[in-house]
Amino acid sequence: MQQNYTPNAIEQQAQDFWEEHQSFVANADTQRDKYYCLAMFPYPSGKLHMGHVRNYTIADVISRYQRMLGKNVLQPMGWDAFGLPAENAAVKNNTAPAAWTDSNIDYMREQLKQLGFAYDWTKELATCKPDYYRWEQWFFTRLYEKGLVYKKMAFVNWDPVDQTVLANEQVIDGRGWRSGALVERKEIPQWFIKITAYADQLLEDLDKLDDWPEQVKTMQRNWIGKSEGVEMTFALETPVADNDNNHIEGFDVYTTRPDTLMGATYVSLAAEHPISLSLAENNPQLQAFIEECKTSSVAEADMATMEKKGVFAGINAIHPITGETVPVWIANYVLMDYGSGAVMAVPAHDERDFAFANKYELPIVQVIASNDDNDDAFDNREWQDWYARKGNTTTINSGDFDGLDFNDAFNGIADKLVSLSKGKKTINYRLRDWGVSRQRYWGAPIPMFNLPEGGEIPVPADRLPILLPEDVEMDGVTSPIKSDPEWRKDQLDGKDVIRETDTFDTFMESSWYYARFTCADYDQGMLDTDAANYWLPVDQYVGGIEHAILHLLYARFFHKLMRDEGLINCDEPFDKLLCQGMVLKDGSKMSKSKGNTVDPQEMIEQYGADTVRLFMMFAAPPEQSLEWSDSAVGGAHKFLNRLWNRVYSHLQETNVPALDANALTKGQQDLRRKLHETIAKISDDFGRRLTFNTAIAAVMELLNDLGKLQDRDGQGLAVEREVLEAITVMLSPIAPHICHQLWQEFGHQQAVINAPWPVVDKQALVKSSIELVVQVNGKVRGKIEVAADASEEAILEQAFSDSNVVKFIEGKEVKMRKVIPGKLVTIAVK
RNA sequence: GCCGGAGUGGUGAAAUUGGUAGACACGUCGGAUUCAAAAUCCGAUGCUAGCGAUAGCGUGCCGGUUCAAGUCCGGCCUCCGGUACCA
Repeated sequence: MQQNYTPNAIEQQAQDFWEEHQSFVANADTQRDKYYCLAMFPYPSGKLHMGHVRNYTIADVISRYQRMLGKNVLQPMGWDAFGLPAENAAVKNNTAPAAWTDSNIDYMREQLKQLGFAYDWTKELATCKPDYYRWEQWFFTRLYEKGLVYKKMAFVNWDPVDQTVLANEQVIDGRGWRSGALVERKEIPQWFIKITAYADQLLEDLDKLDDWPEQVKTMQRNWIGKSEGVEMTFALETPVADNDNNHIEGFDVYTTRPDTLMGATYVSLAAEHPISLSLAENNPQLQAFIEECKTSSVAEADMATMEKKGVFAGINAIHPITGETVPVWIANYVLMDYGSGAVMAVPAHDERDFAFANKYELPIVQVIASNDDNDDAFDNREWQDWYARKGNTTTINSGDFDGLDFNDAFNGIADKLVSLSKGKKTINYRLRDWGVSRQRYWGAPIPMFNLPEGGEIPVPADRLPILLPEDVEMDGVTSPIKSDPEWRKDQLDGKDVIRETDTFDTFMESSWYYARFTCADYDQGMLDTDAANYWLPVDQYVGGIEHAILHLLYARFFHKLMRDEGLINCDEPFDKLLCQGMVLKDGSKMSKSKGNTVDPQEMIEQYGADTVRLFMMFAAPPEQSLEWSDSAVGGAHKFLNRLWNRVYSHLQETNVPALDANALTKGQQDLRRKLHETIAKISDDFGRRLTFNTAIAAVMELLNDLGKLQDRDGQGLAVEREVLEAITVMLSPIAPHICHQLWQEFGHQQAVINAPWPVVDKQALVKSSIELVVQVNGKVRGKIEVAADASEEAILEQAFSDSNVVKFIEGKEVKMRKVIPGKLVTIAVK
């Protein structure tokens, strides 16, 4: 064995070994338990960043651990290759997105290989390749045929100077990022997939996901936002005529709080509501306001925080129960996309309505009161602090509905509306259908033909894929397939048709890649059902918490769509989910757009991959965000050096006897107990807790204890060998290269990746005495050493005779004494 | 705005089911080794008082439950993520 630890040479040798032996190629084998471990695949932005290293190391540790438990492990890797940054980079570097993306993939693939991840590279895929996106196009046409796809008008951010659609990210303080022009909302036709048809399934199946973080399930539940309420109609006092000269008699509103209906003192309509548009035709002031409402980005955060404004529409509506008139307002915070584009306003019990009512001097009527006389929220505070609440309240000022609690008021008013034929109970979702149209180039073309006589049909299966041309020039504004007048021209059955020039949202590709990995080369269909059903669901999915809602919800949705297409037979794609925290630098997410990334390459070169992996796992538990610091990496390297040196000096000993557990000194027994406690802890940390930082700390403690071993002769060396070999195996998922080498140095024929996981020797764990803490009034006042099988009386007697404990109980009345077995003795005095 | 998190020494963190707050590291200080340095090894290290034993204080802030609270409950503050076209 060489005396010095030389990471670069060792890592190359280990990687060559795995490559040569195809160690991580996984084949379906129904005789073996499978384990599919997946990390969210990267966007090929150029280089790996620390977030990638963290993500992929976590998944690799889990994969390698499960392999050592004997599972048939699949861990694939691929590229989420379509997306906006490639277009920007192509313009900047005067290249094409395809060429830029391919070269990034080549570079990043090498980086991943340098980090020694146990990937099955035979299953690599890139979503920008036709053999991937052709199946996505096919699947979309299938969804169309099933009625799950439709086209409708929807808003986008429009840059009026560049005459282009902008992503939310490209809108900065309400202005286009290049032109600086005020962004407008513009309505254009777009394709949608009916995720709302699966809202209930997506909600209910969350309950099956026992191994998902509670916070992610909560976020998804809230996002889906199922609510029970009432839909009702407000009639207009005077009907208005729409563009086609049809009379509009009224409008619908939805509320989850019908119990407050008697406090509705005005109603608000969206600027784009047909009534608003109709009234604006003869009202220049209204027209101007509607125009003003268009100058805002479509991002929800912008809409929700902008100043709430409105104008009186000049007409009244009729309250559906009282028959009284209420003024109709046009307000910028009511959105036509959501619900019916109209809301009732109850200013006494809604903060936003209250602010609006105050601003425009609209009436405020309190209709619920607290039953609790001491409840200052209702009785002592100002109006604006009166929030609607559902418990322990009584309706007031509500005519026939006075004196009711929430449920009775809800039902009473709902029933009344039904009897008047003016409303009904309804279930509503916050979730909206998934708009998949993008007016960009670098994405999968939407496989639809527009017909000259109007309407459209899906591209027939035998005409797929619709290829995206890769050799293009980007002007930075318009998609090359939109600016090329020829690309869109096509024929179907001898008739001219026009191809759709929009491309898919890139969330489409990332919604099913995990399934395609099971059969990446399959060319007879979207999925090879046998392979997919063997490997799915993914046993462990690992990725950033920033994907908690969108990506994970779309992937769950796609999974159910594929199930209903007969491609797979399980209900959910990801059995266990680990959401890693973000790697932050200077307090915010490391990202290319913020320019605060740290390139791991330099560290790999300086210290080797094992050090980088060890440091990332040691720095913080996986689910916590991690503030990057350049220091402390050296500490991880120092530890690997120490381990190497310890093994080296051990292997200089020529006479290491076989272990005889019955012939150990006290010190040797103590070390051996520590070893087996450590095996138990690390197995739990790797298998259940997924806390790699504490597993590493336990290995460090063990190595520290080994260094303190006094009786190093004879059986001492046997224990030392047992400890060092166990450390080598247990550390191998985290630092696989050095452990691969050390395992060979111990003289094993098999590689460490094929070594079995160490087993706890229960005999080694037995202790003769234990230390207990003695608390007086909750404060630690002493420590006592007692026999492991000591009786409660004996323990108490010893506790009461501890000299420091005596100082705190002398002359005082003992109110309580208690032994918490194995932990402490607690005494309360007065 | 709304939804979901986080906040513990100089720093990263640990405390798994309400039971010894600060394991394991980084850094700093002291020592050994060395001609010297690097590397390595050993020791100390929450704050305050004390030679020490020990005591008081201490987990973002205010309050509560409990023999016992970083952990549970109520109310705040700050920061982070998401907010449907960044991925």
